[in-house]
Amino acid sequence: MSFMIENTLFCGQSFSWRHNDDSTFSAVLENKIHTIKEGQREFSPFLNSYLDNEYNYKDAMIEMSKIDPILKNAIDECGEIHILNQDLWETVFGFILSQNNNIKRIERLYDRTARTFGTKIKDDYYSFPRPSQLKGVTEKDLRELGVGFRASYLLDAINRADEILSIDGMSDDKADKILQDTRGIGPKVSACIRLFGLHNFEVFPKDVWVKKIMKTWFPGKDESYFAPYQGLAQEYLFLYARTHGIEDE
DNA sequence: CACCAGGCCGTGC
DNA sequence: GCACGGCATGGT
Repeated sequence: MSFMIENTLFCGQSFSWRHNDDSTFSAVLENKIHTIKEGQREFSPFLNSYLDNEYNYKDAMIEMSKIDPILKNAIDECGEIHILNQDLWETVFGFILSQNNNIKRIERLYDRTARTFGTKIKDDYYSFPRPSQLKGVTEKDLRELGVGFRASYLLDAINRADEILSIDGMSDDKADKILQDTRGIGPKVSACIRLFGLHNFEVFPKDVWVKKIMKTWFPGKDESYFAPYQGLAQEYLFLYARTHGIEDE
């Protein structure tokens, strides 16, 4: 089973990628435009690291398939999906935007943030702004992007950016505490940041979908059932449920 | 018109 | 500690 790039880039862990007309995918990462397509095997050193190609996902899929038959179904259907190595700051901002929101609108707000405060790379490709580029931004500026009540949360994250970015390398507990000290970051957003921004694989974000999944498909169980692959399991179940529905068997 | 979206905050008990 | 309503915006 080969690496499924589209499933990996568009399963809700990243808001940076767009579909192009020629069925390739593009994103601005580290001030450069990156374009890849399904089936591609050779990548730049940066993308190899970003796509987490060194980790043995095939073994993880085999081990996870032994844990539970429903999880095995999800893996068989979704194929090999990776947990990206994303920039921590971009993950923080993206998942603050995510609360009580839908993925289409999160992507649009994320893109609008880059166009408004980021650096133009070429044509309509903009890098996502670093915290230093957001210094001096007001709550009103943020509201004009359309982020709504999340504006004050984003402002707090911008003001605390140095401390937030210092969580890289800390224990998961300490990272969680510092993150949840930020306004607008609760248990779920913190979990997403630790899984997708810090690559802590044993974190299991519980959004409305995953809560429903656990209740209907895994009654009486919690995330420890999927150990030590909680994070990956969560991605599979999330993607599977969203493409497939939850109510059917 | 309602209700929902990768939730969190403040209040009240 | 848990339950509840409010919150900006856009889609169905």
